[in-house]
Amino acid sequence: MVTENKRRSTTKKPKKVNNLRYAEYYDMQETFDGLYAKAAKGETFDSLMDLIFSKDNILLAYRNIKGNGGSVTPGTDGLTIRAIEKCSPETLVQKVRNITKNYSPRAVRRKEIPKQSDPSKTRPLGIPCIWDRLIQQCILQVLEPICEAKFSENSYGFRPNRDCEQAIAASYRHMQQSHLHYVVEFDIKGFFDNVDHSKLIKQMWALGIRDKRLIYIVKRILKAPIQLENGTTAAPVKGTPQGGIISPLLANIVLNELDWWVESQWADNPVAVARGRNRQLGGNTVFDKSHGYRAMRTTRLKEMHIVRYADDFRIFCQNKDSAERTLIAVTKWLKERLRLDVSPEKTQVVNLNKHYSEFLGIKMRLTKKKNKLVVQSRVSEKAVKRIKTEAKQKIKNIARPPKGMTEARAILNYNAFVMGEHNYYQMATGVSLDFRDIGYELTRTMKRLGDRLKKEPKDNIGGAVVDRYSCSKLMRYIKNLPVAPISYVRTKAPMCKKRSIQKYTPEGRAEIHENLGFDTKMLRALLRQEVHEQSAAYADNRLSLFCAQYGKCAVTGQVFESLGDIHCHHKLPKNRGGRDNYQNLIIVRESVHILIHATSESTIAKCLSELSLNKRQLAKLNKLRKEAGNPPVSA
DNA sequence: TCAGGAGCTAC
RNA sequence: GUUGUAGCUCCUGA
Repeated sequence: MVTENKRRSTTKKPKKVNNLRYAEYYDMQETFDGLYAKAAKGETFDSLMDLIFSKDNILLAYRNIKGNGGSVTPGTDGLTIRAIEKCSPETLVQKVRNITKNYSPRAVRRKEIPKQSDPSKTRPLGIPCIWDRLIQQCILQVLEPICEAKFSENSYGFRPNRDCEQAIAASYRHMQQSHLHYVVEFDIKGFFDNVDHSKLIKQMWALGIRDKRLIYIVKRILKAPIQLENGTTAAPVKGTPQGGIISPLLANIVLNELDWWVESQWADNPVAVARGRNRQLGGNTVFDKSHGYRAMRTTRLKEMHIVRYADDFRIFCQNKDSAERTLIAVTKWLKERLRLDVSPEKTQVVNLNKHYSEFLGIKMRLTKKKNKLVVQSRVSEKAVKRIKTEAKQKIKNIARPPKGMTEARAILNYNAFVMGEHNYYQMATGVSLDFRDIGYELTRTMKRLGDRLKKEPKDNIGGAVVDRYSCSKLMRYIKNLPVAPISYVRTKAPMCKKRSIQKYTPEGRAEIHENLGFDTKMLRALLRQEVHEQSAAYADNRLSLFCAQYGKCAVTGQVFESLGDIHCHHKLPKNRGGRDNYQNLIIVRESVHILIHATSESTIAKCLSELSLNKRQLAKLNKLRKEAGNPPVSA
C-alpha cells in the first residue's frame, strides 16, 4: 500500500488514446464484429461469460484501461494499475477469473466534485477499485458491439464515432430542413443516481443479452457498496456509479427504448409504418407494451424527432400543440416505464421562432433571412461566463506565473485553452459575436501583460497557433511565443454523422482506421507466445513495439522471420532500475540482443561478422550497449 | 506508422 | 487529487 502511494506521487497521469488498434493487437476485432452482426440479425446471447473472461479479452481490457487518467487513482483498496500490470499475463487472467467466480465488488469510493457547468453544484462520483474497473472493461468490450447494433441513430452520447457536433447538426437539420419549429427540452432528475436496477436488467434482456451469470455480475456491480466521503458505507438501491466503466453504456441501454418509442409515436412515420406496428424497430421487440400510452397514440401526432445525448434529450415538433402533448406523454412514459422523474422547471416547450433553446452548450433559434427561416446559434450564456473567468485566470498566470509554472508554459496553456474553446464552439453560427464579447471583457486583464505583448515575434516562428491565427490583426507575441487572440473565431458548420462509419464492421471501419501495414501473422504468434517471469505491462508493450517497428528489428531493420528471433530488450536493465514501460523497451533480433549484452571478445566478433552492420546500425547498437553498461564495439 | 503528453467539449 | 464514456485539437519522442 505504501509503495502504491509513493508511486502515485511520482507518476504522471496517462491519457487515453484511440483504441481501435488495440482490439487488433489482441485479435478480438473479428469476434466483436461477429457479435455486432449477430445482434443486428436479432439473435440473442445466452452465453457470453467465456468470451468476457477469455485471456485475450482480459488482456485487451488491461490495455484499454491502462491509458485512463484514473488508472493511477486508487479506489477504496488503495490499489492502482501498477498492481495489475506487475502480474504476469497468466496470473492477471487467473486473478480476474477468481475474483468473478463469486463476484462481490469492493466498495465504490464516493467523491463529490464541482460541476464544470455550474461550480456551485456538485456531482457525485463513484470510483470503483481498479480490479473492478478491469472487470467492467471486460464486460464493456463484449456488450458494446451487441448494443451498438441495437441503438438508435438519434442517440449521440457515450457512443463510438459519435459526438456533440453530430447531435447539434441533427438539431439544426430538424429546425431548418424539416421545419420543426418547436422543441421540448427535457431534464431528467439525477438520471445516473436514479436508474432502476430491475428495469435496466429487463432492458438488457430485451436487447438480447440473456446470459444469466453475466446479468448476475452486472447486478452485483450495481449493488456494490458505496463508501461515502465521511467514511460510512451505504448500500445503493438504485443508480449506476458515475465513474463506473460500464455506466455510460448502461445509461444508453436504459434510454434506448425511449429513442425508438418517440420515433414510433408519430403518425405516418415511414420507418414505423414500414416495420409494422412499432415492433421490431431496430431489431428490438420491446414495444409490445407501448399500447397503454394513450396520450400519444390517440393524437396522431405529426412528424417529430428526438435528439439524445446521454440523459440530455430534445424532441423537435411541428407545432405547439404537438410539443405540449409530447411533453406530457414522454414525462408520463418516463415515470411509468423507467421510474424516472423529469424536473418540471427545466422541462419545457420552446418556440424556436421566438426563443433560444439550449443544448450541449449551444443556444439555437430560428431567424428570418431573405424570406427563409435559418438557424441562428450562439454560445450559451453559462459557457460564455465560464470562458471569461477561466481565460482571465489563465492570462493572470501569464502575467505572474504561479510557482511551478513558467511564463512559456502559462502561454502554452492559455493557447491550448483558447484553441480548445474555439474548436468546440465554432459550430455556433454566431460564435464570433460571443468571442468578440469575451475578448472585450478581457481587455482589462490583458493590460496586465503590458508592453510584453508585441505585434511581431522576435524571430520567424511557426506552429499551429501561428498557422491558425496569424491572419488576425489581434495576433500578439511574447518573445517568440504566439498568444492566440480569443476574439478571432470563424464559424464552421457542424457535420452530420456519416452513416457508413461503424466501428464493428470491416466496411464501416475502413473510413476511420487503416489496417496494420505488415503481415500480422507474426504479431499473432507473438501474442500467443507465453512470456514467463515477465509482467503484463511487458507483454503488452512488446506488442505495441512490434507494430511500431513494423515487425522489424530496431537495429538492423530486418523483418523478423521467426518467433524465436524476436527479442524484447530492456534498455536500462531491470537490475539497474529499468522498468517494463514502453520507453524502456525495444525489439531486436536475437543476435543483436546477444551483442548488446556480450562482453567476451569471441562472442562479439562472431555476432558482428554475422550481422555485418553499417555505420548507423553500429551507432544504434553502441547506444544500446552504453545504456546496458557495456563499452562500445567497432567492426 | 507507433507511443506518450498537453489542452478542449459534451454528459 | 477528479472517475467514466465519447469526440476533437495540438505537441514531443522513436
